[in-house]
Amino acid sequence: MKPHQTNIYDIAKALNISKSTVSRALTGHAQVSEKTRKAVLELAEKMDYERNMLSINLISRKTNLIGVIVPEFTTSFFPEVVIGLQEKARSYGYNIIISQSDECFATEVENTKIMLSSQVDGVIASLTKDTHTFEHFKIFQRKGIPIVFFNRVCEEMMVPKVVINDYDAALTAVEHLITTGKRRIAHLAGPETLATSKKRLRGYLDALRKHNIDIDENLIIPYDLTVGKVKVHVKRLMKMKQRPDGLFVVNDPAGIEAIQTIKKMNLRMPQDIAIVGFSNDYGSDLIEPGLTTVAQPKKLMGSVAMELLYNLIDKEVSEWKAVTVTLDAKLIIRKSSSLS
Amino acid sequence: MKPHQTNIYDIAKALNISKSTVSRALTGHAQVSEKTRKAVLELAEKMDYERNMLSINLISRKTNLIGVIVPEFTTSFFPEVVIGLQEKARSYGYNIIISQSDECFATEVENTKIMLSSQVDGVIASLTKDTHTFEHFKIFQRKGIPIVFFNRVCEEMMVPKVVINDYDAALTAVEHLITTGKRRIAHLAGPETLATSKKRLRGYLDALRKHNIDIDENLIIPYDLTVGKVKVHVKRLMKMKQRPDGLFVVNDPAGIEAIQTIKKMNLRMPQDIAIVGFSNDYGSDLIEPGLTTVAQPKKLMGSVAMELLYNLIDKEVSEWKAVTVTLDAKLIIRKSSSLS
DNA sequence: CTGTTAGCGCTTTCAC
DNA sequence: GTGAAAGCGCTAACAG
Repeated sequence: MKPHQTNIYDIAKALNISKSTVSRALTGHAQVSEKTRKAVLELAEKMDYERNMLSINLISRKTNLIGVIVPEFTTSFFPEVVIGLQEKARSYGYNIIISQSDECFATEVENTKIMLSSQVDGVIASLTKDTHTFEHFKIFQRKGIPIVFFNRVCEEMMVPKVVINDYDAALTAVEHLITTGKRRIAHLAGPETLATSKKRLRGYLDALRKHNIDIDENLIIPYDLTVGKVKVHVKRLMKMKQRPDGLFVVNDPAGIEAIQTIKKMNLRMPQDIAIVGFSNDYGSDLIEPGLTTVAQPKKLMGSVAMELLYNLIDKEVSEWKAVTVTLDAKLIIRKSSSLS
Repeated sequence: MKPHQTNIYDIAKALNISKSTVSRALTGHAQVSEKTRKAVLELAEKMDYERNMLSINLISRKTNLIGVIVPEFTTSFFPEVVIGLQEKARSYGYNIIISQSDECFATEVENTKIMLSSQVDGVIASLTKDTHTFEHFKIFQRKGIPIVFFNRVCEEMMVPKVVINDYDAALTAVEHLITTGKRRIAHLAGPETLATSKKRLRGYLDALRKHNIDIDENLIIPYDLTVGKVKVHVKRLMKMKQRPDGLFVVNDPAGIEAIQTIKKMNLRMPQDIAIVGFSNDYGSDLIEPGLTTVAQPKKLMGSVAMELLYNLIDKEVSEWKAVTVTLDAKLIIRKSSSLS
């Protein structure tokens, strides 16, 4: 039970002045006598006075709070984006309130409700793999609360987005495998609900087509991002009569798991099978062989998202523009795909 | 610029009733006619009405918000603790607002101010390595806002804390090295500002004493947690005339870096030098050789901290008890210290 | 330079 | 069962 917290009225009483004057002194208003100001400031300090932002926000209809909704916190991707996000937010004078949805749609919906009732001034979000409807996000638009998506974006909403060039990066990654002589290239494909997954799949397909390699549906494995299942998928792949000689995996945690599985099977990388992951997560350069992967500018992604959001706050809804910023990802070649 | 948000008065006007009635209908008060309630609920839905928690919190002097202050987000330790924290908080009906101090004292102080003015109902914190005064935390106590520390705790404050048995774990870790025949064991020691570092150092020293091994001050290297500096420290150690045959490192990121450095020097682990880290971070089992380390129950640490905090909220300050919960850490032996 | 008044959106007596 | 009024802590006209 919080005891009574000092408020401006307490200070006013003690000093025998009105609370307006106290308020003015505290907020640094010009027209306050030096004497009064000093007295107020001193007493405030002594009484541990701290402004109650609830009332101020209530008046100003502004909280300087940005809601951040991420699907998970277990890979290094989202924490790193958050670092960039928070840094930029701080520079704008905004604080962030983070919630992670644990890849669960219902939790995501609940989190948006909380953001809404907390009166956030804006929202930055990345979808869970299960998100299939977007009513809970559209409500922000209707209420004139700006929203920006990053990485896992909502395709059907006209709002600013920050993504990386998943398609190009995937195409480059698979071409890299082809260049090293691989011809039977498998793909662990992410959930179809995620645009990133779909784009990476398209990049994979187009790389094969471009090099006149037949597409074998059996080599495209749907993977729901549950790391534990990678082992089974990889083993099955490697036990095919015509086993693949290359494997493009939708993200790094899975890539790392794949490497471990293949090592246990006593197959050589990249000779027997070459692996390419996606995201350059922490760990991809620790494992042996190092995982060839696609590096994403994570912190930058966060700060760009915050920038886009900032440009919408305080603007009329009619002026909002739905830009999509595409950041460049870069292939990092390591031993899992290349001997040299 | 947020446009007008629907409030209870809008609903009242539209229905030609008073806002008190709307409030009662919305909050599920008993004495409202079924007819009115239904009308209110329906209109609220249609008008995208969302309760403004600012005003409610202002009245109730309660926000259901827990402030979480962590020093960093770059290792996997804190994000994992946060997962446990948030899970438990949610089960209690609390939301969390996270801020990371980036290992910077000034940022930490600033963050506490934000928590204070955001009227959080409680605080869960872990100190930066630079935190040397605690006035910014003591103010919460004075204001009757409960605070719980975890991992990097404030020794001089009488508040609940969640720690792991750093001393025992360190002692066990170093004894493990001794058992495998190592006698010149070096230690990369964390900042003295952190109790965890000090306890791990004491564990290291006592393990040596216990086994009658002379303590060589030259083998105790002060390390400020800047990963980039590990390489230099390790190289210097390994170039001593009498080089160490064991190395106990204060945390895993440094342990991983040490392994990489030693590999580049073409020395064998554990034969030439055995390494033990601390924390079982992501990556410690990916690197080769795997890093022997001390596993901490991270998620549990978060949920216990939240539990302790919850037990203080709504209690009179006089009833607060300053328990310290010590969780058990466990040595995980991998190839960096053991051949078998 | 300072006090008075109204009001942010909501809940909660107290009447009727 | 419903309305009127007060008030949470603060700021911002408007007077004086």
